[in-house]
Amino acid sequence: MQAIEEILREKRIKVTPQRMAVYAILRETRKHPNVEMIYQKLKPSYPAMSLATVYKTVDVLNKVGLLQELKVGEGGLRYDAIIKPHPHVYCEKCGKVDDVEQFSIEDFHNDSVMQHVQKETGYALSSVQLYFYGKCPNCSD
Amino acid sequence: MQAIEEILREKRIKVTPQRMAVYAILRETRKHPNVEMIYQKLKPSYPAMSLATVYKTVDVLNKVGLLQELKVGEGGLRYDAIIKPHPHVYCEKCGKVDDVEQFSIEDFHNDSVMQHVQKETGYALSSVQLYFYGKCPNCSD
DNA sequence: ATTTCTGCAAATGCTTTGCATTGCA
DNA sequence: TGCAATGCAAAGCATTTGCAGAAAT
Repeated sequence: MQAIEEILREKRIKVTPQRMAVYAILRETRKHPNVEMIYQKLKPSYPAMSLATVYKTVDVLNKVGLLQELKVGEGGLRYDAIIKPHPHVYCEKCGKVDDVEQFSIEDFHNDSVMQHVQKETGYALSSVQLYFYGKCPNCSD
Repeated sequence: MQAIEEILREKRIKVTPQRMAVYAILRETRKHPNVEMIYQKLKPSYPAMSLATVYKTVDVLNKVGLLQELKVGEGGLRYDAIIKPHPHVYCEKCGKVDDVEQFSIEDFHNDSVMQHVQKETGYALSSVQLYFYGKCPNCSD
């Protein structure tokens, strides 16, 4: 796997401590944080970092393909450094977002379903997102 | 099928012209409009209707189960009066949202997948959303 | 007659923007 | 050194809220 620095340099995007820090956080967690959560986690080690920079950074990393945006839950987009397509579950009570690992969305991303949908709709498809909604174990009483 | 009036009355929610109008628009279209689009479509016949009322109305109708919210695209949530679970395609260029009718998300909503995910994650699941992203026929050149 | 809803305007809150300064390359 | 990125504060917008008047039950 290619190092993040190389990927950025290839695209003529500067490697900064802030960008590395945001990416590092997303690599370490499975919590799918939103911008605010990333910002809070960054604060202790980067007291000067601004929220605007986090917004700009996730945007850059997303466009470069180093992470994916999840349109799930309240409180803005959630971010995931695992870019391989996979389903997510959202807890409607506590707001937690978890991965669904067992069955891969590759089952959709593959020929059968994608081509099927592509043929039906006429769309040139590029990606899929599968979201499950419910209550997590802690919130189900 | 139960009339919308009955459903609202059952829940002690008042039947108003505004609510009927918003619901009627969503029944007539397959465009999955957002609040602003609904508002614009309503304006000619209801010049006094306020945007805030549209926001409140879709919220009520959604909670009562008369429509579903789609978290797709820019420009806020999109609304669909067809509440049977089915996948959607989003055009990343023009913002259009279409239904995917051929294969039903029922394929997921059914025992096999839902129970599978439920067992894996421990979540008590209530719904699913499947979104495809790409370019619509008009935007694919 | 009550109670809820509507419409307006103000308030909120998330996200973006502009720009001077800083810091990669 | 030159160009891009950061940080701050201000601006922008979509959404929500509060409340007086209107409408539904």
